[in-house]
Amino acid sequence: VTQTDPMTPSLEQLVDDDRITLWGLVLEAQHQVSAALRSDLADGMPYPEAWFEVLLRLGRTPGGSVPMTKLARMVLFSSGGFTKLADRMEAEGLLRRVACPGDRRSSLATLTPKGRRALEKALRVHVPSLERHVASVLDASERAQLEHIMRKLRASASPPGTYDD
Amino acid sequence: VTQTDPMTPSLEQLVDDDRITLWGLVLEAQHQVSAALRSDLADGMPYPEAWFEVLLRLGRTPGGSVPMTKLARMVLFSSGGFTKLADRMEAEGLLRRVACPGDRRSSLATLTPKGRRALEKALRVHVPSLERHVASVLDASERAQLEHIMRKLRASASPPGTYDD
DNA sequence: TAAGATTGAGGTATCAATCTTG
DNA sequence: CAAGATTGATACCTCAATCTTA
Repeated sequence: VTQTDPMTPSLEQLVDDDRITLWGLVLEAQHQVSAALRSDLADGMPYPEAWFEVLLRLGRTPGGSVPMTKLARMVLFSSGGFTKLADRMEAEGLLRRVACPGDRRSSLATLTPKGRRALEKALRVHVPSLERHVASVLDASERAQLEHIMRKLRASASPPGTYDD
Repeated sequence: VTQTDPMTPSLEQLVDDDRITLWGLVLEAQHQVSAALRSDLADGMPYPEAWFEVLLRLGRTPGGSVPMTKLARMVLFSSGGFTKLADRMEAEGLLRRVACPGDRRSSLATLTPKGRRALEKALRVHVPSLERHVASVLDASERAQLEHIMRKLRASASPPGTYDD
């Protein structure tokens, strides 16, 4: 007999787990596609990728205004990190902080006309890029499967009420 | 008539594109699941998440040795960034640089016994964590779909020969 | 007391330039 | 000259502490 407990998996058994392979695949695919999208986007926007995410979130909000902390969560940033990101974007004239009418603690990040134009220009590059690197790679059925799977994973890992859509 | 060319989509039309929604969902799901996995893993490993990825890649390689630059690509790092990451992990005794027999330019990152033990301990936490946050959230069919979709996306966005498995 | 927002400190990834070897 | 690896400069994100207002 060996020293190994037959019920305790060895390192070799642990590392070859299908669940590790699956999640690694998700990380690699996301990273490679993001790199391709970022490379394309550089042609339509002279700003970092994170700035585009902020512009996009503001553009998808009816009034073009979102409270700082809420916007930070939407673009997957810490509160403190987003303050500095907003500083840089405000210095560039892409957004403005506007006092929140109902709550004097809060300020609303608001898209400026220049920010709107930058977003529009970026989207005219980014949407075809998404088509090329994501949508056209999958058929309609696979796209529907992907959306369904990602909704389940996101819902399972997020506190309730984190996402609206 | 308006000034808008009917063939040119407006900003409002561009931002509501299904492809943007779909990719945003992928990013959010990946981020939320990663946060949950990282939180769990902290109980089994006193090191940053990136260190675990390195240990895992080495553990999945038969000899436990991989050339620095190749390993950098495997864990989605730049070459320069990985040099410093390896410095920190080597200082902690988790890996060793070993001269490459056939090529004196190259050095092989090699798992030490301490690194092996750290990986094993981390995996005993991480595999159940993956089961909880990924595998058990999906049924067998969805897991197969996810693997298939991610392989297609990864292959489409990567230069040929980037991945073996 | 809690929530929104900001600041400074600390850590670390990327990039470009450089050195060495094939 | 190309490839593997390293270094210094730069950028910027996270975290904890702090300030203001609800």
